[in-house]
Amino acid sequence: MRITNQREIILEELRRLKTHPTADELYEVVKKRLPRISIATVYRNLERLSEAGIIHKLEYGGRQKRFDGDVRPHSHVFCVRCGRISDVDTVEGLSVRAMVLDPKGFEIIEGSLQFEGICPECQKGNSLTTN
Amino acid sequence: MRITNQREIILEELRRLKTHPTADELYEVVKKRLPRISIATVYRNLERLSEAGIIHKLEYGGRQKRFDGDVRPHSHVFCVRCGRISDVDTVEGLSVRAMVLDPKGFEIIEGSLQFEGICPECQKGNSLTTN
DNA sequence: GTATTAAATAGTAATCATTATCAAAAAGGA
DNA sequence: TCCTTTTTGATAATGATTACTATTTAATAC
Ligand SMILES: [Mn+2]
Ligand SMILES: [Mn+2]
Ligand SMILES: [Zn+2]
Ligand SMILES: [Zn+2]
Repeated sequence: MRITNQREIILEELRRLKTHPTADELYEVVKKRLPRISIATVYRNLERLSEAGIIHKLEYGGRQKRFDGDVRPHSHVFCVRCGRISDVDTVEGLSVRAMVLDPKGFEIIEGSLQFEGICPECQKGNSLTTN
Repeated sequence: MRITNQREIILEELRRLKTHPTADELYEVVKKRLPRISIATVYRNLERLSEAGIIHKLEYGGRQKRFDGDVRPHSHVFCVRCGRISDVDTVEGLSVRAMVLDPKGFEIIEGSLQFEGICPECQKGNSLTTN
């Protein structure tokens, strides 16, 4: 995978943000540094980078995908009101894989804890988007 | 919520299927009993029923939503190749909620274990759909 | 049983996030 | 510099879901 200016800045900005942005949220941020970049380039690179395991694609909540520049194993909580995602600190050293009794023939690649809740913003009643 | 014929049969067929069908998969099944039903009715009722907590909406994998007539707490594994979802048996009596150290201000509604893997069909190389 | 009215349906159009396409530009050698 | 491959920007196409609306149905009152 070539190192293009666009790719580098997309990755840099994603890693800087701790918000798990959607493609278009990240596009708005990247556009400040690369005003001529195309939204398609953002989508394309997020896809390429996640295939390569350099970033993570988060597919909770059914509408827009979100992205995470932090690929270390960790858990997320998803806001059912607005779709925001936050990291959640969980007890150390738990093996989710080891909790499986019967994988029903699936070859399990990975396991994680997942949470749903209401984010601080939405608790205040600022449910701007409906996911 | 009124009990209409369509609503009743949609729920009945969803509960019968153990496959966590998509809206259109369920539509094909329901159509055998109600040949004049509209796909919009299936979508509408799946939405209503899941809002009411009578069924569960599963939003893994970023593409089509899947639905589960079994609302008892249990874990799922999602096939990264084809999108199929299966129940997974996990160790009894684990409180996922209790594993949270810092919810980062979120009011947590529920937690679950989630797995990704390759389903038996896709292991045989029959990856019909690409999720 | 018939009338009333609120809710649900069928059929279809609209939405919108994402993916595909393709000519032009850039990267990375030879 | 020249050549080949990859990437980009712009835009069209896709596809799952949601919105719309005239018509029908369910539930209730009479
Ligand atoms: Mn994260
Ligand atoms: Mn299930
Ligand atoms: Zn929120
Ligand atoms: Zn599969």
